[in-house]
Order: sequence, then C-alpha cells, then structure tokens
Amino acid sequence: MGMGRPRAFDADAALDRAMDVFWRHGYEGATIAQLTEAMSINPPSLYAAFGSKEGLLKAALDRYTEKRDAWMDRVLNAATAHEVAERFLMEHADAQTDPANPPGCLLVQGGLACGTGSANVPFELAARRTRTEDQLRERFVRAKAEHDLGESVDPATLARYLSAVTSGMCVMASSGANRETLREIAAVSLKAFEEQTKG
Amino acid sequence: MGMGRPRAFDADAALDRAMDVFWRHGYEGATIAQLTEAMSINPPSLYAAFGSKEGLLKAALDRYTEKRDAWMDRVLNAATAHEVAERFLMEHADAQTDPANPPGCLLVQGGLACGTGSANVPFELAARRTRTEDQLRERFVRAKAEHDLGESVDPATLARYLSAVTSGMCVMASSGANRETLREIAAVSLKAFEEQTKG
DNA sequence: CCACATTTGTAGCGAACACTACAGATATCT
DNA sequence: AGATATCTGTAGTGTTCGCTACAAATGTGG
Repeated sequence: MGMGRPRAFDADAALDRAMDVFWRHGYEGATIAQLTEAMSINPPSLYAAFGSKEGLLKAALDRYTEKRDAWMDRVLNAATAHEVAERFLMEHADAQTDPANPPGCLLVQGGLACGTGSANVPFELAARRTRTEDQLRERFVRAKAEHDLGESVDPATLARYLSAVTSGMCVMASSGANRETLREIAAVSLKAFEEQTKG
Repeated sequence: MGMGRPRAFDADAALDRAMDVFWRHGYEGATIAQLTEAMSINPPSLYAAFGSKEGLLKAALDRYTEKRDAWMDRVLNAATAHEVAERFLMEHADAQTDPANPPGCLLVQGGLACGTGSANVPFELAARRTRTEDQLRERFVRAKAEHDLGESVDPATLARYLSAVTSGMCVMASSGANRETLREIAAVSLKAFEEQTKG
C-alpha cells in the first residue's frame, strides 16, 4: 500500500513563521488566518500537522525551547557563576532587542493572562520559563560545590532573581526599550548578583 | 426639558469589577459577556457609559491609575531615596500577591502583545507604566538635589531598574510566585540599588 | 498501471465575538 | 401633568473566530 502524498512544506520553517506571529501578537491575538498566511499554507495543512491552534503553539514552543537550550548550554558553560550571570543578562538584552525577532521573548509576550478557552496557555509558557530558572539554579548549585560560590549563597534565590530581571526586560522591550537601555538594566542587576554572592 | 432616566449602577464599582476581569484574563481574553456579568449590567449600559470595550479598558485604567497614584504618593514621600526604593519594591511584592486582586499588575497582565484590532492597547498600558517610572526618576532627581544621592548617580537608570524588576515580579506572580518569593527578589534588588547609589 | 494513503486547496461550517436597534421604563424641567 | 431626555433589558445584528468536509492532487507499494 502507498504512503500518501508527501507534505509540501517544511514543518520547521513553518514553525519559525508561526513563532514570529505568536511572539508579535500573543497567543490570543494571533489568528489562524495570520498564521496560515505567514506559514504559507492553508488551514487543513495546519490542522493535519499540528492538530489545533494550541498544538501549533506547543510545537512552536518546542522549537523555541530547542534553540534556547542550545543558547543556554553556551551560557551555562561559562567558567564561573559570575560569568554565567553576566552572559545570561547581557545576551538576554541583545536577544530581546534583536531586530530579527519581535521584541521581548515568546515565553512572556505569548500571553501572561488569557481567556477561559486558553487558560492553560499561560501555564505552558510559565513551565518553559521555569525550565530556564531550573537550569540556572542547578548551575549555581554546581558552582557552590566547586567553591565558586560561598556556602551562604542560595542558588534558588539567585536563579529566581535573574529570571525576574530578564522577564522584566521583556516587558520593557515590548514597550520599545532599546538595547542600550536593557544592557544598563542588566549591568545594574549584575552588581546585585555580585553583592549577593559576597554576602 | 427632562434630563433623562438616571443611571441605575455605580460606574466606579462597575469599573472595579471590569478591572478584575481585564486583570485576570487580559484585554483580549476578557469578553463583553464576562465583563457585563461581572459588572451586573447589560451590554447597552456598558456601551452607553464607556463607548467600547477599549473605552471601558481606558476608564478602568484611569481608575487604576488613580488608586496607584495615591499609593505612589505615599511611596515617594519616604524620607530617602533608599527608603523610596525599599517601599516601592516591598509593597509591590505585597500588592502583586494580594488575594483581593488577580496576581501581578493590570498594566502588565492586561496585555503586552495584542492582535491587530487591539494594537494600541499595549501602548496604552505601556504609557501608564512609564508614568510610574517617571515619578520614580523625578523623585531621584530631587534626592540628588538634596544630596541624598551622589553626583555620579543616574536617576533614570535607577528608575528604569526598579521598574524592570517590578515588571519581572509581575511575570513571576502570574505563574504563581508567592509573596515570600517576590520579597526575596525585592530584597536582592534593593541591594543592587544600594550598590548603585554608592558608586 | 493500479490501489492506497496522505496532503492540498476551496469553500464553508457552527459558535462566539463586539456591538446595537428598539421599545419600555424612569427620571427632570416647564 | 406633559414633553423630553436618558437609561434599561430583550433580542438580536454582521463579522470574525477556530476549525473541517470534500474532492482533486500526488506520492508509494504491489
């Protein structure tokens, strides 16, 4: 028996286009019409490949997380906790103002508060944000074991702080903050990080 | 000539209810049906009083800003810049986890990225956030004039930093961060503030 | 070449959306 | 009291939403 007509579009390329639409308009603000146009496919192709609008979001988030993990690996491989924090903050400032993408971060702009029909979208986004925070925390736990960070330092607090600052930078970026402004915020935050690791 | 049938509902009380819905579901996630039910009125009353869904949001934001200004006055009246920062951060942690309101802040949860039909909603929210930042900056300019802050300190940077942190706390609050967690973040941020004002 | 499995484009589905026409109700002003 | 002006509730309006039925198209395996 046959294997059916092959798909005529590249799923990953289409997800990149969908990512951009969700990023720019949020989950609820993005319409199927906009998504299909950006992806250069028709609705039946979208639904055959991804099941639903929410399924498409999850697939886009998977792809987003994939890229983000590769980036996080490079950040976490820095020699010291301080350098991890510095890279994390500074490269966030750059990424959130990269003209190749909409401002901010998909995991924040995607939607913090949604309607009753999309109630689990914010959860989905939050789970992916938590993942970054977990990766940071584990890196700081390791730094503690390596005596790169002192005994009195709480890795969870450090990770949460960095996560909060970068989330805040997303909000600023969405209202037009430029790269220099975000770097300034990152620089101040880095001093807080240093101060926190001294105590 | 007569002056017409008087309004049978309290506009401010209705706005408080609407505020809660926008806060919990975001602008686009909030439906007219949910809003009218929460406000205990029918659609024609809503449209007669506020013109449109976006008009209702603006009216709710005006009321929100009113309350926020009263709160900011108390914060800004603190004796020193340091105390201003401390109050601002800590009371934000409390306010964003106040069980009387949805988590976070209406100016962030309301919507960072919206659909093409609601494109100016994010601008409207951003403008109100900027107002808070401006108030902080002006307070720090004053602190500088009073020699409470050193000559080398940049009031704009300080204000932006505090604004970014509290925005980040909104994101954390929306994904379930509790009061203690936010206070922890506020405490770390306050150390950054101190460090920044020393340099 | 034929049977089969899957995708594609067209066209349109029911539901929910923001919003409103209309008539009755309720106030004020003369 | 009567005329007027505005609000209220019912019951919708047209539009857009996410999603899909269907038939033609296009590949594989026998």
